[in-house]
Amino acid sequence: MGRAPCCDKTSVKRGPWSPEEDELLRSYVQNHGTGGNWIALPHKAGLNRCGKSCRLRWLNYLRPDIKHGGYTEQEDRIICSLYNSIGSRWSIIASKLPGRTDNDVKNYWNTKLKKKALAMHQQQQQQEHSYYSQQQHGSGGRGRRRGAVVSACTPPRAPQQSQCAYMEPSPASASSAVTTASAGGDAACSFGAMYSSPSTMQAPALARYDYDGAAPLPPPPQQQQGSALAEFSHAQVHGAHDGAISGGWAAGGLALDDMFLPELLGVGEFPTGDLFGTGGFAPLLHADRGAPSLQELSACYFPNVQAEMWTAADHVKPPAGLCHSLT
DNA sequence: AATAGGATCAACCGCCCAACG
DNA sequence: CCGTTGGGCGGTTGATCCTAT
Repeated sequence: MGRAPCCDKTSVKRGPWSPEEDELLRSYVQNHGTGGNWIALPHKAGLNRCGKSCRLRWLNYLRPDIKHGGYTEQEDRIICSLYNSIGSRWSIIASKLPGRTDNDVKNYWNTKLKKKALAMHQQQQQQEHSYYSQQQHGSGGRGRRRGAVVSACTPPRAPQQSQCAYMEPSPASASSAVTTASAGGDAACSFGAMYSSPSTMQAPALARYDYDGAAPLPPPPQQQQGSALAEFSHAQVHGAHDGAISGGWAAGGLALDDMFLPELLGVGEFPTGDLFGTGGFAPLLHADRGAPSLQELSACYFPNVQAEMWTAADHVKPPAGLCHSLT
């Protein structure tokens, strides 16, 4: 037996709201609040509408602080970065954008941003393909794929993983497991990476990891113009033995530029400003001691989830001063 | 001017989950 | 512990607008 519907759909009005209905709902909520009961609200407000419909109308349209359209570049970045990290959890994404609703963000992604991202992804793939095939021919073509681009979000290992979100959150983190950003996933990955930080907007590729341990290739010419940030070789990723921790960030390809995960996981925030500039990762990545491993970085930002991400033997403590300099 | 096809977005649907009795 | 209820969420639909032919 299914659930009883929240209201009798045959007797309530459906479809677009009239200005009169809007006014009734607006004035009632402003004067009385929702009373914590949307189901009873329409009757009290004199509306012949389903309670859920009233709630939706208020939240998505009538609320006083709602913004419609006119998305800024900054908002695009936030949406793409978060979609890249957590998938289509629009309510969470919208909560990071004041005045935006989940419905609005969802529509914006589905109708505009996804296409934009897809186009960028294809363009990026073309560039990568032409660059690396050139390199292979030039160097004798050892035939081993290497220098996978993190921002392309398709890891060379862990084929069983989803295309975009590779990380299982800790129980203390977001309410449910991070799910695949399937449709448009690659696009989101690409776009998320490309929009990862203000300093790299003109120069897409952020970091490359080299999983076969060979010396990484230099970045393509176009990328050299920008902040070529870090090249994580296999050796630097402790414990990333051929997908042994494929569910973890390193093998799975967590985008380092994800500036929102810490906050979502409730363990604080990344430093504000340019993550890859002087205030961000850059000094660490180029410090004398060598680049910190992903695991070391994670130990700073995700101390509580480390145990779940790596095997006990791999558990590392961050180098002295690293966490402090990050936070 | 008429029409078709695409784009946009408000609204609905159905499911999940927490609260409560 | 279990069933019921309402709130919240993401996916989908359909009406309307826009643009190209």
